[in-house]
Amino acid sequence: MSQEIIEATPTPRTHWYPDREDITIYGILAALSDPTRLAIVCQLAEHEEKCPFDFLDITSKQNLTHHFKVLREAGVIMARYEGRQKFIWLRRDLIDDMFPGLLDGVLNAVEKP
Amino acid sequence: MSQEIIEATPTPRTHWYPDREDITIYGILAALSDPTRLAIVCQLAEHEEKCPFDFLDITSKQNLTHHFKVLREAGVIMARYEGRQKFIWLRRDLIDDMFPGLLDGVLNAVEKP
DNA sequence: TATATAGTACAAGATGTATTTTACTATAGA
DNA sequence: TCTATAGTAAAATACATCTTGTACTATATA
Repeated sequence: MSQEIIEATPTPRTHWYPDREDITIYGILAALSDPTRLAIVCQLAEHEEKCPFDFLDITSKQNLTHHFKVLREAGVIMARYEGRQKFIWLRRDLIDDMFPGLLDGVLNAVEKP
Repeated sequence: MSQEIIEATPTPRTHWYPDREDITIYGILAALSDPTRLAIVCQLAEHEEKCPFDFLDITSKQNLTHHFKVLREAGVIMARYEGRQKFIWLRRDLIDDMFPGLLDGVLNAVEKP
């Protein structure tokens, strides 16, 4: 029986996102309650899109991967890939639609440096 | 040597509260990110004062004690004792002063039943 | 004084989280 | 094709959290 040779094509990087009904205010508040993640969200609120690279002054890249996952699964951010880089942005429309005033309430309350 | 008889007087129930500089937005968001606690806070926002007894439909009294402790140590609530009962209220002034718009932002975003 | 009641304290168990370490994948460019 | 780079995956550690069970304290009232 001959062995089939398969040309290994790289799997595209994709992400899983929560269904709308699985996004809760509890999950969002929990996601925002960590200093590292709230810092990320504050920056995202001012910059449209950012790369993980931009946050390396905050923590390690492995830890960033973890925190991006928490934010993504809570419904707070989305991401896309472009070449080697990843671009992340806030799901402002969704959050404002589901929980009006929440994001602005939190962002305004954060002490500006 | 004669044994001294001491009349045991009950110790008054008191609570410890965080210093103002130890109250953080992270702690408050974490405190609000639990369904049981957010339900408690929503009720407190509408009722000036409430007793633990009023929340027994939500969870057990031991668990209430735990959640009140989390809320208190985060700077979200205060409590006083009157007879056998305890009265709890929201630290609205403090929170609004330290994190303007935060509490209203969260409370407005919560789905009303 | 005895009893019931509102609430507390503590420990156990199960689960979740933040971080680091190590090793890996996918892409770009020489 | 080789190498460097941006980011991922998984495991391990350490620690925090939510809940329940059991036993307790403080107060009110009969």
